[in-house]
Amino acid sequence: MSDRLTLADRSLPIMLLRAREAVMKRFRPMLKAHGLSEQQWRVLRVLNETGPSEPTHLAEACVILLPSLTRILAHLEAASLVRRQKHAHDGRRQIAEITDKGRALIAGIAPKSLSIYAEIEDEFGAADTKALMTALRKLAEM
Amino acid sequence: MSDRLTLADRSLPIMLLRAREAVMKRFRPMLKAHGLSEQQWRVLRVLNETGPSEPTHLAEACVILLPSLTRILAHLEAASLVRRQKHAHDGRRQIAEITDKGRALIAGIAPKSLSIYAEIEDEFGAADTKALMTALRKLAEM
DNA sequence: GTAAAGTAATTAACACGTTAACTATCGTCA
DNA sequence: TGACGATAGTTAACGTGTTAATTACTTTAC
Repeated sequence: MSDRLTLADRSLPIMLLRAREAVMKRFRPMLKAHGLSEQQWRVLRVLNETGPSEPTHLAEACVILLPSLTRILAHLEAASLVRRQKHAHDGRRQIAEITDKGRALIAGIAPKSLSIYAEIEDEFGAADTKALMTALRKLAEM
Repeated sequence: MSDRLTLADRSLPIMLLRAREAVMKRFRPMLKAHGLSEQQWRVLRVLNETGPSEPTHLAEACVILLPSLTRILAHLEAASLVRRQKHAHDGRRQIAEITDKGRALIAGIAPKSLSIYAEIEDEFGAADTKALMTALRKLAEM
């Protein structure tokens, strides 16, 4: 029975990837219109929501490896969307913070972003979406 | 209530990413031991299972964009794991095929791969895994 | 039968993913 | 206090993701 399915249909990692693609496909046009990569968008949203953060924390929150985040923050800083300063009491650390320009950008995108997300939740079903999120959280914490 | 969760915990794309990371974390050591990237592994498995395929079909099956696949196939061919030949009746197309060496590599990895997958399915629960896969298929087809 | 539109694959350019090595700073403990 | 190990972040090297442009070939329509 499971033999009637292709490899992709039986593989959890591939299905997670495929599902993610289906979701992101809807957000990409919006991001492209604002010149943001998917990762830059994640970083800005987290900074906007949780306030000034250290890169290590940010990397964990955004599911981005630290070497990638180093480059992403450099790009965001060059675009004046993010500002970085050294930690007061620990010279190894730094603190990244969203700028007003960054905040304005996120604020401009937010309505469209929310409506796309609502559309997905509506099509997929509110209860099913909630159940899926719960399952994903459980899987992620294994 | 949803306000008590971080952005990552509310975002479907991020949770899909995080869940995928949790799963792949278990496969990575095995892949690294055999010198394969995650993507190369996907391509080899699909070729091994479905037989000779055209890149366009392969790209769809592996959830890899065609430009990436072009490079991946070049690497696999250089490692003698894959062989390519031109399509008989259409000069634009080509057909990629796994070699005996490629088959042997996949065969050597398969037992470990299956046991890792079984371990995940066992921890997560067989019924929950099945339900999750069904939800992911539905989401991917939206 | 040829020009135009379409299709399969590649190339190019830049951003990110991944691992390892490296730098700078901090904490600890003898 | 000063060598040692740990930690935060960066750099390096290479592979992949993503979009656009390009090449080679086929099909369609006139």
